[in-house]
Amino acid sequence: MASISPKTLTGIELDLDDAPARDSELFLVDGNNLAYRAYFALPEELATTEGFPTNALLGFTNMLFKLLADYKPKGVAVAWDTRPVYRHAIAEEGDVVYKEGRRPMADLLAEQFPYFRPIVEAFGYRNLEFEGWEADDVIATLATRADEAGIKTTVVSTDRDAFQLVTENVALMMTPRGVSDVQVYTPERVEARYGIKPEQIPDFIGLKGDSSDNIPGIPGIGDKTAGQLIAQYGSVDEVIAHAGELSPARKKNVTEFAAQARLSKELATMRRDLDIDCDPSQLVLQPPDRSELREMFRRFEFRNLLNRVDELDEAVPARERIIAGTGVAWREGELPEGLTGAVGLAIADGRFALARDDGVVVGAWSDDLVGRLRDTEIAAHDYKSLPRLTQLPAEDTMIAAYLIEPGRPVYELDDLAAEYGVEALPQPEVEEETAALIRAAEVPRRLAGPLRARLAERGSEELYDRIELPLTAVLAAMEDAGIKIDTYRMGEITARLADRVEELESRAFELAGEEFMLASTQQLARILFEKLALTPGRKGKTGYSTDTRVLRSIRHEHAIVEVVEEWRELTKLLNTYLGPLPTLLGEDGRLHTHFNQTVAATGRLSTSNPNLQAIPVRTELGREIRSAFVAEAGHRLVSADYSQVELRILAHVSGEPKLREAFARGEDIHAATAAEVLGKDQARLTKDERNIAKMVNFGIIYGISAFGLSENLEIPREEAQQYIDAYLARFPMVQDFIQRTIEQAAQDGYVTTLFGRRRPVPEIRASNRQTRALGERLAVNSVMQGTAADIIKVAMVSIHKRLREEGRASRLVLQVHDELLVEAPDAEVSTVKELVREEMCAAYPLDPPLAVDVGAGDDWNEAK
DNA sequence: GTGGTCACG
DNA sequence: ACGTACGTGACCACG
Repeated sequence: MASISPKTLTGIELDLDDAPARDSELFLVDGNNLAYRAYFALPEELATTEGFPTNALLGFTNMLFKLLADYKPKGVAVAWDTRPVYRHAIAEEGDVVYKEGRRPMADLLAEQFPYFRPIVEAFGYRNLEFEGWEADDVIATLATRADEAGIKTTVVSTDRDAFQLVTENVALMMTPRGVSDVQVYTPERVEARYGIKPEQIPDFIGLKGDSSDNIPGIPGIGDKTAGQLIAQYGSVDEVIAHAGELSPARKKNVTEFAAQARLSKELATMRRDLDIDCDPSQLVLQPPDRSELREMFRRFEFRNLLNRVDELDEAVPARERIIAGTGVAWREGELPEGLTGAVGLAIADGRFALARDDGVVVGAWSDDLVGRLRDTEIAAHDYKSLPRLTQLPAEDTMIAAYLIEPGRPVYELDDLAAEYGVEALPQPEVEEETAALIRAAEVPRRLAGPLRARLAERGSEELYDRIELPLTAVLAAMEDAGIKIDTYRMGEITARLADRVEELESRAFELAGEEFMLASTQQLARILFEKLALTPGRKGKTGYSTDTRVLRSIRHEHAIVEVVEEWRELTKLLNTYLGPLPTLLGEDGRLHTHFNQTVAATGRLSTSNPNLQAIPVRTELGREIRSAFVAEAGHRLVSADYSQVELRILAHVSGEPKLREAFARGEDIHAATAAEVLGKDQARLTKDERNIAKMVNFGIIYGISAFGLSENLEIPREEAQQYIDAYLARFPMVQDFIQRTIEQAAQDGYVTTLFGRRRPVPEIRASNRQTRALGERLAVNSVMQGTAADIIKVAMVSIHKRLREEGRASRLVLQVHDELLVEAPDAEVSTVKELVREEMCAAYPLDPPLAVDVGAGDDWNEAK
């Protein structure tokens, strides 16, 4: 539905602000039109955690919300077509042509269609349906009646027919881009844009036609000519009558297609006289109970809207909200002695709030109160952020919410409370800080049950109770332990690198013939590809890429390239690690990284401030930095890492015997893969051949694509495809597994790990091919990456437990996805090495079995 | 705030 | 005719 740019007609930008809509008492919305508009304006991946698509519902709801919040009308009515929603499929067959319908309704929209009307009702708006009539005719009739009754009205539609409804009393609101910004037309604005009056719109369309409505018009007459002709002669009939005054070619067309033009005008004329029983002045909003709307927003996970429901009260005051159990009784007091049973707990700014059935107690917190909580089951939001307690959390609503919806950016307690309808308002009211503390204790107490119920429904309750909750305490202990840094060694390296970086900078400026910002990719690209005319590689959004691969490929062309490469490596290490690390040390001289348990959608942990999971290891210099991570005097670091854990998981879940046997024989898996695929003896493989197999193996884990493999191996895509085909032919059960996983994910909208961790993959149902392909890769990868994450978490919990039970001083200090680092007193090193290996291998009875490499040393580098 | 780059698995 | 390997966090320049 290409709209005409105002510029092309008038040469000036029309101001189509929404002021004319502001005094409207009534809004008449074309429901089908808005639903379609919303569907095509928003990405199809928008879906609930259950995988139910919501893009059209969200766009539609946003518009309805905006109408009420921004314009505060007395009434809103949404008109619907009464033909079956699948009529578009019929239209394809050709004998009947309906509005809008050129293709069948997309499946994802059809799924959402039953919910538009209930949403309208939840707002307190009216749905209008009159058997046998389409929405636009209903709207035309009601707009006409409203006009006659002097009711200020705004029609909401993107259908250009609707321009003819515009009068002094009736404005037209259009949504040219998506559904967010609006343009509002008055008679003057219609005239300014088209040069004609609203009532001449049918004549205008009669001449020019409207392809989106299957109205033919007259060939060769477009927007501009139609506007001029109607402005000059007034109507289709008058244009035909004066055809003789037109240019010969135009005259011929107008004469020849006169009948078609008259018919087109009729098609474009809305029916304004339907015999329907509806008085616009009766379409008044009733003061609604907003709980229905909240329920709807929760159901479709419209979090932003949910948080903004109160804004609607400014337009139409809601009936007083009486939600059972909302008010929370509370008092100031001491932390009770001899506490037992379940409590909600929050601690902040030196104060605690403790929530029980009989209300909340707020008081001053000090660490010596820990003992009083000893026998209680604690429900908290982000237990790890509390001062250290002695027991495991019984409930952690942040973790539970993460397991239900792992893709979410943050897990704000207030958001969850609103979504699950367990909002807690302290009675009587208090200042916000205290109220927040009370909510932070009471909401987890109330929220834990519903969250747990959902986890149980999904088969994720064991994951929660047996792995994630105990892990919370393990991670807390690891954060407290921290890792020792050899600051002298760090300082040495820093000084050396800083000198070298200065040298490299001068050298680079010399070779470039000018000074520039080496860190600016734009400036560097200008120097390399314009000034020095080196061979440019790939292009990004802002210009030529200067990444590692591009630099490597032009290394031989100019001496400056190697200088830049070394400068990049050094400044990266300097800026990211060597510089900031000393400032991040705790009072104990150790580095206490933060372990994030609710960030990675696959179930992995992440670390931050600093990100110890990205400490260098692949270059000599990186390993040097790693060697500054040391054990306390009299201790050693024990490093244990899973060997090829993701490929072993692949072998297990696919059941592929060739992979399982290769692992069982203890073979080098990349070499074994190469030998199998190439039909060669392992001993006779070249390095390249093994490397190709290694990259193919990575590719399988990532959800392989010929393009990705070809990029990585820097080979043609056809060749990459051949490797993939050969691999899948040799490992047919892997191929089956990939296919099964994708089909299951498309059906369910999510994938599940061996331990019941669920990841929604709404992308897999997108109609966009690229998005869908991404969904397929996510589905396959998440099974393996997620299961690997589950396994090492199990191992962490059991290692921590055993170290405690056996009374050892050794402690876990770091996790790096497939590696664990333990700091052990010298006397415990050999025992702990075996203990760690045992627990890591026993975490899950995989077939092939899990394998672990263990080492010990004075520093991290040596331990590996 | 975004994109480019690069550290890790 | 397109643009893609999976998952993170951190830094820098730039608008």
